[in-house]
Amino acid sequence: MENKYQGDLADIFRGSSTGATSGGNNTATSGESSTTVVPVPAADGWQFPCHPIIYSASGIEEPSVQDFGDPFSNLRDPLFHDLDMMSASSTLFSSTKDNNNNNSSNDGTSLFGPKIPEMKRRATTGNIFSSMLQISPTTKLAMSPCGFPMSSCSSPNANVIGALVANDAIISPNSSKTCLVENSGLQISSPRNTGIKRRKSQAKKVVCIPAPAPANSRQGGEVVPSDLWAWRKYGQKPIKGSPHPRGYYRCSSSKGCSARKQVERSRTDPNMLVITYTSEHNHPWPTQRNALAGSTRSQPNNSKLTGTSKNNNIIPNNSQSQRSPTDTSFKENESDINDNNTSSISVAQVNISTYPKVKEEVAEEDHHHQQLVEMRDVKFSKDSYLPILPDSSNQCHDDFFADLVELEADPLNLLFAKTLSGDINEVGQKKAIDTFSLYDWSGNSKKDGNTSSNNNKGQADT
DNA sequence: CGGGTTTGACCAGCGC
DNA sequence: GCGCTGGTCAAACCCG
Repeated sequence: MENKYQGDLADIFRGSSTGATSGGNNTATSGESSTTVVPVPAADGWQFPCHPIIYSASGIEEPSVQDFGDPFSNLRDPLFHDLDMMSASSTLFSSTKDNNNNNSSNDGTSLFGPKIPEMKRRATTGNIFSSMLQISPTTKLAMSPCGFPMSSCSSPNANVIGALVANDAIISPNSSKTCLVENSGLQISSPRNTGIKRRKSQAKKVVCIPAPAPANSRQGGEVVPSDLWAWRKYGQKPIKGSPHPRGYYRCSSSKGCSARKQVERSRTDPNMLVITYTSEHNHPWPTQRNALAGSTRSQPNNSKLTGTSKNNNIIPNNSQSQRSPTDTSFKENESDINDNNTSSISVAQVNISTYPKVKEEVAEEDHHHQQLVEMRDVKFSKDSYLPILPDSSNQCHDDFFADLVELEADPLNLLFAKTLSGDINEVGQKKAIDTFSLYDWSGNSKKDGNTSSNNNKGQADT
């Protein structure tokens, strides 16, 4: 079966990219690089906003087998398509007038390069988005006025959202400005890899997301949002200059998989998690996370982790009535929702100023190619952050997801199938809810509904 | 028992 | 060349 989704955060962000924040987007692009801020709920309850959906300039992309090994592969085509959204509302485009752009009046600062006109050409919405950014591994950072490294801020007046730096990635949910940042010499470890020097150029993708409240995280660690891969923690180190240790994870879905990720809290904003993906998965998505090796460990202290456990799923208050009784993926979480209704964080309560920024950093051996990778056309309603799929999506995935139907036990498949094949208007919200449940913050790659055992394990040295 | 996490040690890249 | 730093290993331990 073909599948293009890698299941990592990037995919999730790609799929969820929208946002809707009514407020307009917050995307900054400079030349070949860009950063995008994705609106999400507040840190305490943030969940991956929606399902992984691949869009391309021509609509939804067909997954391809070869993409299994390239988590970033599907970041390319959607570039212009996705930029449509952000151009509509982004003030960053102001300098590049476009026919369709009618709300990009701002301070006149534009961070976008020559591609913007094309990007804006199809601007039709004012919603939000996520994006990936390919960043040069050697580009030096400059410090932005807000204290963050920035090399791409074309102007101090750049209308961006605030930034927060962790590893070179910048996002700032709270700041009023965001600065484009390029990576200052990515150093990716490829340990004991005879062919590739450690900390040398290697594909790297940095995802910044709101983190659960520090109080909810395990000591010295992070409450890592689970994605569709199974990750095994293999190390943790304190990082100089950061009060928060960095956790090292590798993919445990497949023995030979070299995919890794690093998770740490931002040193500048503990409410943000910086997840750095390196290497690639060399295998398809696990059909069942539950079946993943070692992914079933439960979290004994789940009940204590009000804000970060599985109950931390963001369920819009008004969404439950919209769920379908036949929605199995919902049912899996229904009890939790009921039991924790009062503690569930309503999207409406979410501080929409909290945005994750997603960057993709790709280091190339001989040249540094920076480009905005993509933004998604999935839109969130202003009030609920629930995805509103573009019309083109309504008709495209029956075939693609037909194969998934066979995997009945896979809630993910159910989720996707339901999400992309049905009447979005009618079930869009409940599907989004299911997705929230799927990307369990506390799961840390654990089985759905479970939370990381780290939460009840203290860390002696941190 | 098989999978996870924890944590000290080891190793290599990088800057001086 | 040396020291610092970051990334990984691997033994010990935990958990279901």
